[in-house]
Amino acid sequence: MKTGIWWIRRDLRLTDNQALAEALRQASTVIPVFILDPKLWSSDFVGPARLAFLLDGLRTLDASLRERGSRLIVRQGDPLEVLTFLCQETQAEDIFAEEDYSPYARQRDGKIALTLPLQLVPGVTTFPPQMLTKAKGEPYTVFTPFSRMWRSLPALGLPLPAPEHMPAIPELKSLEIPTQPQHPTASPFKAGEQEAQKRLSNFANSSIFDYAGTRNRMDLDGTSQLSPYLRLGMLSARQAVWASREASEAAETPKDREGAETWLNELIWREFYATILYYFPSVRGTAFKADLRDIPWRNDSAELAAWKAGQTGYPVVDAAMRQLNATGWMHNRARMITASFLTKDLLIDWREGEQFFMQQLLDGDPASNNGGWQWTAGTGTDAAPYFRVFNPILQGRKFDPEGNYVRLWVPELAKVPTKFIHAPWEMPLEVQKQVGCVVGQRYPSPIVDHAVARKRVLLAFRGLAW
DNA sequence: TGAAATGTTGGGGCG
DNA sequence: ACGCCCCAACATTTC
Repeated sequence: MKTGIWWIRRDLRLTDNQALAEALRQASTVIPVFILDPKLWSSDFVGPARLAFLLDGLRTLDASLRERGSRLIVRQGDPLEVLTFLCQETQAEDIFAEEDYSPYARQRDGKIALTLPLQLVPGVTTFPPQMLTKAKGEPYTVFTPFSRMWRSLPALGLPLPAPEHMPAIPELKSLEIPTQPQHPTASPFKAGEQEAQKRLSNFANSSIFDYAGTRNRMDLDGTSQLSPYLRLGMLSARQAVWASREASEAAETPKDREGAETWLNELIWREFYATILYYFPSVRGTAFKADLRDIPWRNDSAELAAWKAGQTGYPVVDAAMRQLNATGWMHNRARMITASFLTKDLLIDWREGEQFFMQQLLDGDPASNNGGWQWTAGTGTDAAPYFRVFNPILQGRKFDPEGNYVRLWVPELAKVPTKFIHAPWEMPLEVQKQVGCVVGQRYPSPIVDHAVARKRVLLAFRGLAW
């Protein structure tokens, strides 16, 4: 009669949970434990939105466990201390957890494994980073060959079903899951595994087939919006990959198939960045490209504040930042546009953007977020070249053609004619008055002139890059 | 998963 | 009819 601890970190689910399955295989009593680690959940990289999403997720998980005869034990503190105490308290002989590859997690788990019986099981990614290398164990640093290798790997195992029953657990103290003050705007993301599964099957049965054509349209719901669930493991990477495979097989037209394959490609980007962070943990603080470590950032604090608040005077940028602040999520195309604007137009260090996104995003993941920021800044692996500067006006016209995305998130521009929606300062003054939006009063004038800013950033990068 | 600058081509207006 | 110019449309180069 062995007792084991199922230590839950970013795997808030009962389906396809390899750590839970391993615990149930080896132990007759399995105690589900979540530890609120202040180093993670009270840090500068987490804001109230993701914390609230986590706490809601814990509540949902606890409810699912109770339906199966168990419950969730929540404790707070340093994981090593908490687990040491718990092992003594419960006589647990093993701790089972899903391996997390972020630098902090690896250091934490390494230390714990020195004194406690910690068994790590894969699951954050479909394949562990050690499998995702070149023949000689060298990591890939370019996406395309990485994805080719990824697609050539042996078939993934099938996702595991949730256990029908969980063993009862002994009387144990558990922290009452704190209630976060309500997030300012009702977040469209309901926490929990059930919601994630519902969204996944909806997506994989219909809009995945239009994904290739609509995924960049900020005014449409063309993306899966599953990232928050993947972030906390309310959905496993393997479940997502299987859904894309099944959709690809069910595809009736080349277009449908392309949609499913394009979405799978995005999942492979996630694995790529997880692997990059595993092999190059220094990217969390430093440019991957050594020759781009001395960019003369301007770091103007007023401009940074305007960017954060969605008050730059560029409608697409402002819509995106306000969407982020209100919902904890931002459309992927908008992430690229806002990141390009911060790093290129404002010449503000990508680390400022990385940190703000980590604070605000429900899906804020150290690997993907860092990868995305370094990609845009041009400092990362397989990154966009430094001279690739997004034009926020053209991007708006292309990917929000009617301006509906702007109108939704920047209501003061709601009545601006489509012709001017992405460059409202070009409206004749009479029109500005007519639509109740005088630029410089109700809505800010652009804080930089894009054409001027573009020349400035090219000058700043020149000489640094090759 | 860019955009601007520069180059080329060809149709049409016009003397 | 012919040559010249203009410029839109597209292609290529450059950042």
